[in-house]
Amino acid sequence: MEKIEGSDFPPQKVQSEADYPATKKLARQLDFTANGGGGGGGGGGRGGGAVSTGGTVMVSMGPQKPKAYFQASVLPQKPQPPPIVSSIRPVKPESPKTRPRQNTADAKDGTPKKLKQCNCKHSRCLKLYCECFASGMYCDGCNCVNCHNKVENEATRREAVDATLERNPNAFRPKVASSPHGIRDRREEAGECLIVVKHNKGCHCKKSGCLKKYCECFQANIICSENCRCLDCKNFDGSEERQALYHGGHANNIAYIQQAANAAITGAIGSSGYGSPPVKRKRKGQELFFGSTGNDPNQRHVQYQQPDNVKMHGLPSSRSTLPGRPGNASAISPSKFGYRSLLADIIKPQDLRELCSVLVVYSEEAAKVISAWRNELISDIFWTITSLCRIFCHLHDYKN
DNA sequence: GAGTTTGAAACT
DNA sequence: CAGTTTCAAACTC
Ligand SMILES: [Zn+2]
Ligand SMILES: [Zn+2]
Ligand SMILES: [Zn+2]
Ligand SMILES: [Zn+2]
Ligand SMILES: [Zn+2]
Ligand SMILES: [Zn+2]
Repeated sequence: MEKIEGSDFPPQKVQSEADYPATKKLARQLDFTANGGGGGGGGGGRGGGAVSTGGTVMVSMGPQKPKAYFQASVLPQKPQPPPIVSSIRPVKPESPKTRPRQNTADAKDGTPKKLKQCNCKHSRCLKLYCECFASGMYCDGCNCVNCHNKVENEATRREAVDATLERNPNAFRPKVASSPHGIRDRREEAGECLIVVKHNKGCHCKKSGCLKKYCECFQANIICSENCRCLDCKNFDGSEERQALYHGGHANNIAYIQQAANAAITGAIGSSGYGSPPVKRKRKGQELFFGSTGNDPNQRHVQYQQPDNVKMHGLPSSRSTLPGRPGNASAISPSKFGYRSLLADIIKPQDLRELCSVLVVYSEEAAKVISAWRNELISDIFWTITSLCRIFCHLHDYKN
C-alpha cells in the first residue's frame, strides 16, 4: 500500500504488480489487475454510472415519474479484430460484439467523444472501478492517468477482462431482465405502466437513504427491492422523500430522464449483472446466470456466440459471458446511433410513437414466450426492447 | 477547484 | 462469508 503512485507504469510488463500496491502479488496467473481484482459487479465504482450491482431492473414509468432503467452492456473481450475507432459511421448492423466501437458520439464539433469520461488514476482503467472498463468500452477522451484501457493495450486489457470475469462471470453483463417470470401483470394501459423488474444484486447503502446517486438503485432510477440491504431506505414506492425529490427536483425533467435512460442503455448503470432473476440464487461462489443450461461455470471462455441473425441496433446482446471488444455501448441519443436502420426511410417519424406502443405489447409477449422456452438470453433482449419502447413513449409524451 | 463523503469493488 | 482497504464518483463548500 504505501507505494508511490505516479510514476512508473512502464508499459512493459503487463502483469504482475504493475501498479502500485507493491504488494507481493505474484504473478500467479495473469493478473493484470495489479490493483484490484476483478470483482463482481459491473459498474465501476461509485460514480457515474456503473451501477454495478445490478440485478433486475425496473422500469417503472408510472403515474409519476418515468424512470427507466435498463442496461445493456457489452462485454469486453474478444481479441482479434481490431477495433474500429472511428465510429461515426453508420455501419451496418454488425454484431456488436465484434466491434469495439467506441462510443464516440458525435462528430461535429469534434468534441466529446464519449458521453462520459472517467478520471481514474490508480486502476489503469482495468478494473470495474473504471466506468469505461465496466461498460465495456475503451477510454476515449477520458482524463485518466496511466490508462491501459485502450486499443493499444488490448492484450493487457483482455487479461483484465478475464480476471474480472473470473471473479464474476456476469461482471460485464447487463442485467436487465425485466421480470420475466413473475410480475407480468402490472401493465396498465398504454400511457403509464409500471413494470417491475427487479434488481439483481441490490444496494447496500447505509447513509444515503438511497436517494442520492451514491446508491446504484437510485442512480438507475429504480426502486430498491428485497435484494437490497440498505439501511433507512427511502427509495421505495410511496416514499415521501422520494416523491419530493422527483417533484421538485430535476427528476421530472426530460434531460434527467434522458440521462437516466442513456446511462441505463449504455450499461453504465448496470452492469453487474445478473440477468435472470428468478432463478434461485447463486451456486457457489458466483452467481450463475444462465442457470438452466447447466453450463459449466468454468467455461467462461467459450460461450454463447452471438447469433448472426440477431442483431440489435445498438444493443449489445450482452448476455454472453464472453465479451467482445470494448465498446459498445450505445447511447441512445437520437442521432447518435451507430447505424441507421434500413427502415428509417420507411417509417415516418410521426408513426414512431404508435409503433413503439405496439412494440411494447408485442415485444413483451415475445419475451414471455421465449422465456417459456427457457432462453433467457434472447428473452432478456426482448424485455429490453419492451423497456426501450416504453422509454420512447414516455419521452415522446413528455415532449408533447 | 479542493476537500469530503459514499458505497461498490477489491482484497485479506 | 465478514472485515478492511482501495477506488473514483457524488457531493459539498
Ligand atoms: Zn477509467
Ligand atoms: Zn475512461
Ligand atoms: Zn482510461
Ligand atoms: Zn441504495
Ligand atoms: Zn437498493
Ligand atoms: Zn434502498
